[in-house]
Amino acid sequence: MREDPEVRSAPGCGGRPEATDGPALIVLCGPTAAGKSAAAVALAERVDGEIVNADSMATYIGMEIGTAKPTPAERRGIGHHCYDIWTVRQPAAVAEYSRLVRARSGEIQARGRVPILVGGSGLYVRAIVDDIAFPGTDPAIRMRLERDLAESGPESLHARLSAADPVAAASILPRNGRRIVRALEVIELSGRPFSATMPAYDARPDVVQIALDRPDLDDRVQARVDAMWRRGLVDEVRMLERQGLREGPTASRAHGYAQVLAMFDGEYDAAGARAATVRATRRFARRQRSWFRRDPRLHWIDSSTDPVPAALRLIERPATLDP
RNA sequence: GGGCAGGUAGCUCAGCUGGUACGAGCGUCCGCCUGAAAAGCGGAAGGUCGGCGGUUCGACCCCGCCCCUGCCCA
Repeated sequence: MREDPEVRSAPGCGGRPEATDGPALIVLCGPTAAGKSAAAVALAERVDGEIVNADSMATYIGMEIGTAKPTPAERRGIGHHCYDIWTVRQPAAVAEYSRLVRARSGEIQARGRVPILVGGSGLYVRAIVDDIAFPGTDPAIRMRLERDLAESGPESLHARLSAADPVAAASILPRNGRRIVRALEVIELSGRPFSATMPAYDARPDVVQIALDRPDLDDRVQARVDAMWRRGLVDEVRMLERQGLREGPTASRAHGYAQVLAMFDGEYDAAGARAATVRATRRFARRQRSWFRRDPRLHWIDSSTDPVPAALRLIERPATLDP
């Protein structure tokens, strides 16, 4: 579990003596449509920060409208990093993401600025804030296991897992094919049990983690999806389809994109696709909440009103006296 | 005014030729989560089966009246 301190220090404490006593990393997370991106830019302007993406889908080149990726105008000249790192055909990979973000955060810190990690992908945030060593992956093994899964079903693979690694099998439900495959892959790859579990929520004095949420989120989701359609989401999907969106295992499942593709296939009419997108997004927001709620280190701010003042108070808290 | 179809979970609908609603999908709520995480998975709550009366040991399912919705005829 212990990692080499070098790794740990990457996002946390790069080259910032305590002359300024601000945090080495600020996290801005929370459910979708809570207003993270705008707040992040405003915050960056106040604390001399640069923004680092923690949204798994905004990592895709060309997925602009449907991911609500900040436009050049919205970025207001603030540095935005790690946004367009994969093509839609490529699967996303937390481990690679983590390496990239850690490197980029270090650079930002070396420039004397604060990286502000912004996004709603819980695992991605944790991959940066905490030490998580992701075991490797192997496309060939993965493909074979996927085939086995398709042919014999999750229960059968789960039985195999029980034999190879009873502990892992006990913590993975028999019908969760995805996780069973991954466990078997890691075991085969490493020759050791897949004992991976999420790390504890260890204190990070050098990191301030803020979560934004607001009570009218469902309405905002509806409004946001409507706006996306008005701005041309359908055309964006059509264009990405030509670039191989359908072959991308990750990107093709993004909210909005998946539903528009289904519409192209005749499964929905326009209204149906839009309604389905709203449903999927709301459901997602709830899963995000339940993920982030567990982390006791987060400071929650209601973003129905400007969250920046409260955020600044949290960030400047160590400097008790001077305004 | 007459005829037909229908009124069952928040929504859309199954179901029972009378014996405790197996209900399903969607929605809602709660939870899990180590290389696809906007993914993947688990659990829960919700119904006086339109109303009233009748037949019956017993009715959501039979009979009568009424109300509501849609369609058709006038």
